[in-house]
Amino acid sequence: MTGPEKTEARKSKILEAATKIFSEKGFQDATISEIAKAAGASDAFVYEYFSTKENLLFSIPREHMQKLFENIEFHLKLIRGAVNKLHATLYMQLIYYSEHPEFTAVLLLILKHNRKFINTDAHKEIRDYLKIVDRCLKEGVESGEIYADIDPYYLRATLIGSLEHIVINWLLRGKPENLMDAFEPMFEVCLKLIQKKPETPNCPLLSQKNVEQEP
Amino acid sequence: MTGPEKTEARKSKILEAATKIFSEKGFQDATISEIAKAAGASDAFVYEYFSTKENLLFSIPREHMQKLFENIEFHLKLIRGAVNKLHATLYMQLIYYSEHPEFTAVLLLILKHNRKFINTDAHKEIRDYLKIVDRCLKEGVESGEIYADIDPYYLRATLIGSLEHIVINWLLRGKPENLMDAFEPMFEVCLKLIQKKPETPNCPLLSQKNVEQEP
DNA sequence: ACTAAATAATAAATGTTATTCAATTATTAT
DNA sequence: ATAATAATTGAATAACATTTATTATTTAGT
Repeated sequence: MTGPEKTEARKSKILEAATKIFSEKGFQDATISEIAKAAGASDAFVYEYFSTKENLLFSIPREHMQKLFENIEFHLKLIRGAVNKLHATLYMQLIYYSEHPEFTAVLLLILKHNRKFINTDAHKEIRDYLKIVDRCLKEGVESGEIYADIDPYYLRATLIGSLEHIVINWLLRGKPENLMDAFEPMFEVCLKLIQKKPETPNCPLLSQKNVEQEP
Repeated sequence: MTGPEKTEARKSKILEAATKIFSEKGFQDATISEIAKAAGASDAFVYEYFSTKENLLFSIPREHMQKLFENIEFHLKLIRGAVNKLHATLYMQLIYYSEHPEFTAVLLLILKHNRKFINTDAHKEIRDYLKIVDRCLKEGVESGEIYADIDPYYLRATLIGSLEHIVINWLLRGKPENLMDAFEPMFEVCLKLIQKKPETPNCPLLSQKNVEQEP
């Protein structure tokens, strides 16, 4: 392994060690010494690549999100229908989470609620992912597959909010069962929410708001 | 103000200062000195009431959650119908969040994703609140108001997940609009999700699963 | 192959901040 | 008023992120 390659490998190794230790102990209780040791480097060497402990934390998602993003974009080209695309997108997201639980813990338990991180370049990849969901919803509304009478912002909030809530609970409970078991029931709930019933001319209640709610 | 009263008042003052400063800077960047100064006390005095900085953080929600819990329990006695009760419960939660944005930031941005906090006594009050939601859902399923064919866990995950997602986004975007503006559209989405359509004997599609999804 | 420059790597030094402790002031009870 | 107790704090300690100065290693020119 030559110079720059070795360097890249070492950098990756630090990022991996950081992911593992941050996910286990949280940002607070993880120390640079511990991470450096796990990566086989000295404390000071960590600072060659990452200006601060926080910058090290913020550097974790980039590569993951890019990989997930590209993977989803590739598969979506092969899928017809907005609801099917949405299904595939959320499924791939959940698969990725379930296969990378340490990264997921860092992302959902530490980063996603961090104001500083949100205003970082590194957060761009996460917004790119959300744009895919928005695109699917838009396509579905235009094609008539998905309800048009709800602000798409609330649709997306419900989809992403439910999914992340379930993943976060899974993480906090110590990942007892296979995360993928939750996917179909959850997506079924979401379908109820977003998907128009097929046209039924003799049954007008189906295609309009029809439920009165006493005040 | 006599001894023990003064003490309680000072303790509250520290908690308030901590809430404010934690919500502004995050746990990381807030210092005990800063909190002590804001509360008009010395650094060492903070440790009279709170054993560690983390314990101070964990002590913030108790009183808030108790107040919210009692308030909801009181009002629910006056309301008939599971969906109405759910509406009122989520509404009161959102009102509380919107009226106590600093506490809400501490709760939703710092505490809710903290493994140590989850295993703390202080977290009990939060579980009590969730039990109210569960009770409403159960009542609704039993009375036929709410779909019985979905695991209630996913219903609750969707309700709470959506609501918190919206509140977290509101916090992270700097609380630009009135949070309550989001409530009715959000609850409408949730109703689509949970509420059975009224019985329509001549329209069997309404009361059963009827949507085929191509594979 | 040899050396100068550049780069990689680290040990030790520094500064900040949570936490503890010993000392001081205020309050209460007798 | 005085002893006893509680409240309060300034100063000491320790852990840890970050910097600096120094040493080892690689690279490129001859």
